[in-house]
Amino acid sequence: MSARNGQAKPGLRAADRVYEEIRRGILKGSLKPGEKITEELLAERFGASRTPVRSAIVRLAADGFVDMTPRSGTVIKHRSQRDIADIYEVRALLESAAAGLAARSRTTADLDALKSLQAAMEEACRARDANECSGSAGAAGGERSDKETETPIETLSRLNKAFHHRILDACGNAVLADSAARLMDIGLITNTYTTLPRNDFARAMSDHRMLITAIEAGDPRWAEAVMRSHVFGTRNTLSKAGLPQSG
Amino acid sequence: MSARNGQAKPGLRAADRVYEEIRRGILKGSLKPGEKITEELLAERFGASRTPVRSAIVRLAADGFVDMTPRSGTVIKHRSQRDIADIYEVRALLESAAAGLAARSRTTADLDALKSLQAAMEEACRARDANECSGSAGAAGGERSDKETETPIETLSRLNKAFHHRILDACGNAVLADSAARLMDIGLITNTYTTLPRNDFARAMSDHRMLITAIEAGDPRWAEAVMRSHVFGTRNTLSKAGLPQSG
DNA sequence: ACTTTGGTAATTGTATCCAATGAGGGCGAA
DNA sequence: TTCGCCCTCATTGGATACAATTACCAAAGT
Repeated sequence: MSARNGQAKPGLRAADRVYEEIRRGILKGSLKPGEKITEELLAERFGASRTPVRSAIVRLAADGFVDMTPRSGTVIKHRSQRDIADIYEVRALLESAAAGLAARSRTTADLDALKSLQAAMEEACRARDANECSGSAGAAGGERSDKETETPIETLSRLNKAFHHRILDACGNAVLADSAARLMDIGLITNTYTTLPRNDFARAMSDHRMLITAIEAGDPRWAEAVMRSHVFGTRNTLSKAGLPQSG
Repeated sequence: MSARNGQAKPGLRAADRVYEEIRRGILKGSLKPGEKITEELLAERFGASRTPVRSAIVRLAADGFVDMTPRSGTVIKHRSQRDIADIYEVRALLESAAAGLAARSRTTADLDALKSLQAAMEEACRARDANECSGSAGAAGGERSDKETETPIETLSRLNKAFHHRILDACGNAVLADSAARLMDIGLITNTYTTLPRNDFARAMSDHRMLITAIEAGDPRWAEAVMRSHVFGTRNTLSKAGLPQSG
């Protein structure tokens, strides 16, 4: 364990790095709900000692990603179908309010950013549709080494997250933005979008375009309604697709 | 998520004890916003080593009570007037939704608990009014040793928190309840209620009674409206009273 | 065959030691 | 006198050693 990963980024704490790694593992699905994680194993895997690993786990527990039982151990938190439904209910509440506020106080910078993100997402959608027939590997070479090349789906997920975050930031209420952001991350744990049919993406893109229009028009009620519809639509899409957990 | 409602378990860990102590210190005001806390000092004060103190601080940072800057130190988080206003905005949103849901799915146990809490609060209000003329000490003996005897104001604050928590629990959406609970705790950092005039307490009591009536009647719209009015009214009361921080 | 009990092993929680880094003060030069 | 640089030091971050507790397994008795 004294083998310090020489390439640890300077200025960054090991605890932060470990936190991000575990978090991404949970979001990506490589750490599955119910799975038990032991500190020593993680420490060995990440080339650190147990101390930063413990710190990371405490933070993850506070963020609601894992369950820490006092002297028994830590497991990846299991979310029931009911929990997921509840999360989307609250997301609809918070994000629709944020969209309404954003429609009131939007700037041209906000709109430019949203349009740019939306354009990138539509491009990623097209790339995804193109790859749909030719298999799941990346377009160029299909290299799937550890040196993470992003799949179109991953790009889409990242841009979608950025899009929603941008609206939250534009709403002007940091507390509202933070509460909703927390739920977005938690809700995305089980969602890989991988198996969703093309229609669902098309609907989401349509929602996004209308959202931009409503915000640009400065119409809070409209923006609220579109966002609420969008969030519930997403919930329905994912529940149709069948979440990979028992519930 | 992680906002544990009260302490479910005795928690034999030193880290838990330290966490609760610091948390109470912040809520109580003995640790003031902007104040720097050092691990060694806290460790000495609580009779533990730095390790559990560090763990507690990490949790507090994740909960939004302190700001941890990488190699500089930890300070009690400072909340601006704007932050407080934002918090109440989101509380109004979430708690009114919870009240509406609670009106739909209330049980007799919920109603009994609410009525009981409300009765206790009215009693505490009377006790507070009685003490108002005779000084600030407790009614019996006026012992103010370290063995915390609760003042009527503290009783009121605790019962009020329990009242709101009971409605959140009754709403049936654990995610909604948790999101709102987190904001309740954070918002209470600066609020000691100590200086509020009798009228404001009377208004709050009136709100609570009407809330119970609306929930008992099973009228979601009414319950929502009352709760929204109650939260905004509280915000206004506290902003009138003048929060003790610069803003 | 099932249950209960005791022991062992594994894992968590805490303490202490060492390294690294940012902060503040002192000294020197303009 | 004031600005700037360097040095020391206080404090955080990480590693490791140690203690305590729990979970699992096996063996024996009913």
